[in-house]
Amino acid sequence: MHEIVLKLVGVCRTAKLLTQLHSLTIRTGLLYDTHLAAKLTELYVELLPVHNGRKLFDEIPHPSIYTCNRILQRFCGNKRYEEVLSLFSSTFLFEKPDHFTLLFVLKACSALNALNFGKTIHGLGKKHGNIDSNMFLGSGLIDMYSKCGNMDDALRTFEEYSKPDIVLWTTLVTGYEKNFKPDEALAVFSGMVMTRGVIPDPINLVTVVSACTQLLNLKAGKNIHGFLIRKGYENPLPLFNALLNLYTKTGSIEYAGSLFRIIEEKDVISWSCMISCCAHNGATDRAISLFDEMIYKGVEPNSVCMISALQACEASCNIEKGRKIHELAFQKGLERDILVSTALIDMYMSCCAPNEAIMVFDRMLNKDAVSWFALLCGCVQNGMANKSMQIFCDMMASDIQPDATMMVKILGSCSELGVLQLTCCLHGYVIRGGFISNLFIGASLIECYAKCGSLEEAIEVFERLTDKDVVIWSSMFAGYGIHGQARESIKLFHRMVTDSTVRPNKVTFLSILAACSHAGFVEEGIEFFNMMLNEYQLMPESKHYAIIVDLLGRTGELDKAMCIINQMQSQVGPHVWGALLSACKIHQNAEIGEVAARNLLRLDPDHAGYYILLSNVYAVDGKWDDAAELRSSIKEKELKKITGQSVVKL
DNA sequence: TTAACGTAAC
Repeated sequence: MHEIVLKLVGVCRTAKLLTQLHSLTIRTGLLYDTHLAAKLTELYVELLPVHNGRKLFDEIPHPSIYTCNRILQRFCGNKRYEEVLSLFSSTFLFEKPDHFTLLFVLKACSALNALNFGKTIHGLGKKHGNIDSNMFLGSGLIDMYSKCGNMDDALRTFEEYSKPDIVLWTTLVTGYEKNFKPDEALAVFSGMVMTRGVIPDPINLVTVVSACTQLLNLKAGKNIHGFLIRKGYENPLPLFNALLNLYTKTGSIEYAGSLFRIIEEKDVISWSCMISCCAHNGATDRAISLFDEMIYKGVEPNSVCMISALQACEASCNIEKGRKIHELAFQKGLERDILVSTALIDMYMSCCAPNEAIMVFDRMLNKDAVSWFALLCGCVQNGMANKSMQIFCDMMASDIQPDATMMVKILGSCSELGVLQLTCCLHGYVIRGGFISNLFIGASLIECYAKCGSLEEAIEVFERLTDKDVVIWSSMFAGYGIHGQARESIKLFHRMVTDSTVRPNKVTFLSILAACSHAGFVEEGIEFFNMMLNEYQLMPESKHYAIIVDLLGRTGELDKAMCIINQMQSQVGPHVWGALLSACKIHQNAEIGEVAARNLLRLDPDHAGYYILLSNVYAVDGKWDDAAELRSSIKEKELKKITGQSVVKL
């Protein structure tokens, strides 16, 4: 009977048969056989991951260490780490564990981040035997310390071994790499090769290449590439993939391409890396054709691969292909992956199809902060300020806490909407969320209040901020500028220069110049422009010139404005010519006006506003024929002037 | 019975 049951247990592969065998052993009293009970327990752990194999294990009268180890090993394999620790604690309280036992328990400690438990195991190992001679235990210990973020103890453990093997070295290098200490990882590796003369193997090099990738150290990676070619390792696919990843992250599309070509048996990771490399380095069409080629060759795409292909569609605004990949992801059941869905949202949003993005979002079963952020940013990007505000509220209602970046985005939408109450509300969130001293958010709040019409609130936010940086000061200058208070803006500028160590930058001067322009402070504006050039040695950009031209234009100094434009070292942008053209209209100078208009139309031939400005110049100068001709060419081109709008809710 | 490695979203 015993023999038969044991044989049946040996071939048992279903949970149903297992429970039948179990009751049989109970009825016949065979469960008291240690060997049989151990076999049954192992089967329980293997076949019924949710079943508590412990219960049966506890019924075994005298389990051997071997049986215990087998159970621990199976628990580890099923990621039931807490049960590993609990089984160990109850069984080995008085028993002496062997090296195998400790190894499985260490694995559980690593996974559970149980540093103190791990330290106890370390002590136990030392007490019970000579762990120094056991490399397996050594790598387990180093791995445990590394995964718990304790590299000091990892190194100390490593140093207890006088002749570490390649695995031990790799474990230490990996520890540094995984703890974001790539410099140390490379230092250990170099010590291993140069001082100790250990020859690296492909697995070791994978970690080293990962460290190079963290450092974006292309040169070291290329050396490893050369080394492995000289060595002629067999099938180092993971290493090839790691190198591909390095080339991808460093934007070395040429190296990636030539490596990719020589990989004989590419797996989905190799394809994903190459697709991602092309998608992020301007070769979007190639990325998409690589994806098609991969599908054609029968390689099963995973979510990572889908995401890379979707990014290629996003970068090239290829919505048609994006939709096809969406369909494929749906068929493969990959749309359920939160990362794929988020990539789909990004893709549709970048392709100006916010409604399709919203549909993807609505279908998502689980939404995390990133997916909400993608949706919110996309709506902002597509000019849907109202919708983005609604999304923000829905997100808060779903108990997702916004982070600082998200707050900056939503404040941007809010300032576009110009609704003061909303700004006050968001200000409340900023305070409750503990973001009040965040300078990025502070600058957004100042801008937001200023644009919503409440300069007082903007000033209050400004004054409360300690450690104001140049952005905060500049935001406040701009705030005054929006409200036409150039005098205050200038006063504040002098306060910044005298009371703080903050040095103005180009944006600072842009804000000040805009304030001067808005209030018609011609002399002061020109003074600041000169200060920027001479005192701070900042090279003005096209935007600064546009304001200066505008200011000179107001006083009718068109020749001087023209002269400044001719001396510009940076490229003359449309705003500069636009400012000149407006001035020409006011001062009825068709000659310079025409120069400005021709340049404008050269830069942006489809801008209806420029045609209208030019026709106005002709009209005030009495050149009615020219004006009429221009107006009809606008009609021919079917250009429409977009009417300017600005809203402030009171 | 036992140890080390690779890809993705903001």
